Amino acid sequence: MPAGTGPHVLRRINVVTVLTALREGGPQRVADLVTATGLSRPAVSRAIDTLRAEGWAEDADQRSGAGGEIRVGRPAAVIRFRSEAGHVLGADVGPHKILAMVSDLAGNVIAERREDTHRLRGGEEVLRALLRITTDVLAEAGVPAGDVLSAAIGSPGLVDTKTGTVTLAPSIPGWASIPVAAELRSLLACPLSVHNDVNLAVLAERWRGTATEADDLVFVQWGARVGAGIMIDGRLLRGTNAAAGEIGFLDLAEHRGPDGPHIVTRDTMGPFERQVGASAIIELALAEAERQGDARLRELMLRARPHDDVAALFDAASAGSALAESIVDQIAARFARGLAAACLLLDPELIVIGGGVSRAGARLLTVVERHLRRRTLVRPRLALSSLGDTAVALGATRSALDDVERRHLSPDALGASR
Amino acid sequence: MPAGTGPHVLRRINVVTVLTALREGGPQRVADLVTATGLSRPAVSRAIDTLRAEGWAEDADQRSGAGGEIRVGRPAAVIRFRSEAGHVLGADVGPHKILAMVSDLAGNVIAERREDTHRLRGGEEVLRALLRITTDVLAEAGVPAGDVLSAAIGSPGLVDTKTGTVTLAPSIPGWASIPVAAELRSLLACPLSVHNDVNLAVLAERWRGTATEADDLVFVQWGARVGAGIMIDGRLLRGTNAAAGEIGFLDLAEHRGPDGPHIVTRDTMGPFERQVGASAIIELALAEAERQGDARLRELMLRARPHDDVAALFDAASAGSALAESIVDQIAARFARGLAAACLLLDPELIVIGGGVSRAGARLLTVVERHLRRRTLVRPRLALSSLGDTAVALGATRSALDDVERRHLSPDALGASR
DNA sequence: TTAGTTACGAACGATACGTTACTAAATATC
DNA sequence: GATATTTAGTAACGTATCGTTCGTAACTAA
Repeated sequence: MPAGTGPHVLRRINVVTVLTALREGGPQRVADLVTATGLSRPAVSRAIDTLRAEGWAEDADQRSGAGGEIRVGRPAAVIRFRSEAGHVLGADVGPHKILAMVSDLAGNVIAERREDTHRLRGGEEVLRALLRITTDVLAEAGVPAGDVLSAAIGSPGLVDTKTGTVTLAPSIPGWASIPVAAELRSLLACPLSVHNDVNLAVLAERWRGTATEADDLVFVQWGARVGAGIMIDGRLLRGTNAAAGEIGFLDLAEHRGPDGPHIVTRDTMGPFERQVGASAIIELALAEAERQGDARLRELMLRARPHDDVAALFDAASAGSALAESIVDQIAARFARGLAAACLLLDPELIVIGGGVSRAGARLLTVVERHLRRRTLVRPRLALSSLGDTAVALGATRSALDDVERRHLSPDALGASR
Repeated sequence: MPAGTGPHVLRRINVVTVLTALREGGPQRVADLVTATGLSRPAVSRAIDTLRAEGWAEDADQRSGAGGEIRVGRPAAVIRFRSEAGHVLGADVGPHKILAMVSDLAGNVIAERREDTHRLRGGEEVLRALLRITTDVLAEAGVPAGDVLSAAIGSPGLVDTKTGTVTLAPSIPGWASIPVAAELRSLLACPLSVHNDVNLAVLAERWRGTATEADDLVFVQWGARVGAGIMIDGRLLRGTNAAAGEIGFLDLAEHRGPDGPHIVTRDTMGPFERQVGASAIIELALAEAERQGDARLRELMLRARPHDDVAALFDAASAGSALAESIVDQIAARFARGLAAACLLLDPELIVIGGGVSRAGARLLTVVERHLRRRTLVRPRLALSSLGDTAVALGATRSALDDVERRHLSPDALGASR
């Protein structure tokens, strides 16, 4: 087996070129692939032979192709990427639910399973639930475990991507330090990676969300806690210690404890989260309602408090409560200060806001934008996440697909056997 | 000329492989290149022939090679990258000086010229000085203008990289909106780009400074104004509007004007700069000296004020003045808050501090680090810039070299003629 | 049934690589 | 001065790839 660079390398390059064109252009004729790749027809033909032999391509049904035009002459065979040649697993282990999905290589979700985690006690139970759901979703999809080419898991907290364990996850008691990757390897023989949930969400936003085409992108998770996923040049920014995007720990207001400034630690919530997180919003609204003697808003907020359900406040603002509106304005102003830091440092094209608070809707966006404008030199677009609570699982799927592309559909891998 | 992928592409790839090995490994024998590239000897020979014909390589003097061992048998011919095959120009148009340098393709600085800009009045004069210095430094290097393959200019302020004009440069009166690139094109027929000075400094730090090997890197310019250059994965983060790293506009203390929060604009200094910039340091020291009745420090600061020369304060602190020391501590605490924002968002491996204030030395670094520690989740290394005021020009050189590598020394370009 | 159109595949020449073997060159050692 | 040693260069051969060209297959329409 020659190690150097010979004609076979050329072959691989061209095979991948054809495969890429096939995957991006959908089912198409040989002639289409010829123009798409710039290769000659025999070269494309040979490449297709290879792809067929390795199971990546096959002839599609004649009529399914992009025909429809003048049907004269010998009908062209339509070649199709066999997206069912392999599958990936993407899962989201969150504070409220576990969501796992199986997708094919084109990213079509074949099956998904979801389970509330409220009554689960301890990380061991969460892990067992994850294993069970994984088995179930694979069965539902009809995919044997051996056909899974890659898997990715999203989890809140800090994640050691190398070992595949969660280092710290305050929102899921007992979840940290469980060897998730190792445990799942008993089910799946494929490569498996664990990632921070917000980082996966930003992948999903760019893949299937509001952010298609944006290369410089910040996704802000705004819920009980606040975190950001950052994408630069279409690549995820993880940071040296996998701790990039920890916007929740920004200290914008010079909080002071009894002895000097507040010390930031991982075990507690950060200063910024305490200012704009869901519970901070409720508490502010409650305090203001009491101060202003607004019994109705006070009642609403008391009812919302157990679940930190901020929707009630935004509904009140929409319904015309001037007090609620002013509270929303205050919150937006605080939030904008944190966003401004990200804008000044990163100058992103787009900021997508997700998480529980973002469900307040476009109204909140407008107010935040107004405050942001006076704090930054540039004006990035703002948008709400459109993916809901599937963002993390979708991002995990995308991450697994990326892994498959690197390992199976790249020049280094393809045709290496022959 | 076939557009597709054929054996000739293979050829180019291998020629570039050999060239890269030659450039990275220094002058070496053919046998060394064979092991370095994994190609066969005939293939390497052919590639060298091509490189020789195109002027990129030649035989070196026998003894200059990495010999020194047993000198038995036919002495090996040593092949050398002809770093003199082309040159690049890097220039820094700063508030105090213009510095231009000519380097060969290996990055060796052949000649440099520097000129104070204090007595220059208006952007037109600065431009004329730049053109003159450019001509001079080329003459001194003995490089005809036609041999310059690429040029890059660094300027403070905001730069439109596409058109090559400076949009805003408060520190050089009249400099903005002068079409620098267009004017220089009358001297140089090569591609020419204009960049923000701090962005170039971060390139230089990674190339020749303290930051070699660090892929995630922040360079903070701490002088009269404050800005940052950000490198992620070894690539410069410019931002969608070329406005990334504007750390000087961070508003950490909730400054309030008469009607609401301060509005950030490009024409003025940013909130963070006003807190920790050189003049803020002097003013703080002066106020404290008066408040505490320290006549000596007051005198020192009054003398330092015209040029915002902060060295005097740090000297006093080193000399044992408790008051000066406490002022340094206050400044470091403020500065650490801004750094913390960058750390939380980016999680860099290393932060390099440059600019006038950084000349205070390692002492300042230690204090900043102490304050930073309690504000971040991770602890990046801190370092002082070792490049002094040549950083921007060196970075411009590096940027021009990158351009040459892309345009002349890549598979797309090399051997395209034959 | 025939003509026209389109797609596919085989044959050919050009070019590249790797392997192998041989020659040429330059120096040290005897 | 002859020999051994080490390296570079070159030529021949086999293999593999590409692009070009041309013949054949398949299908529609008259």
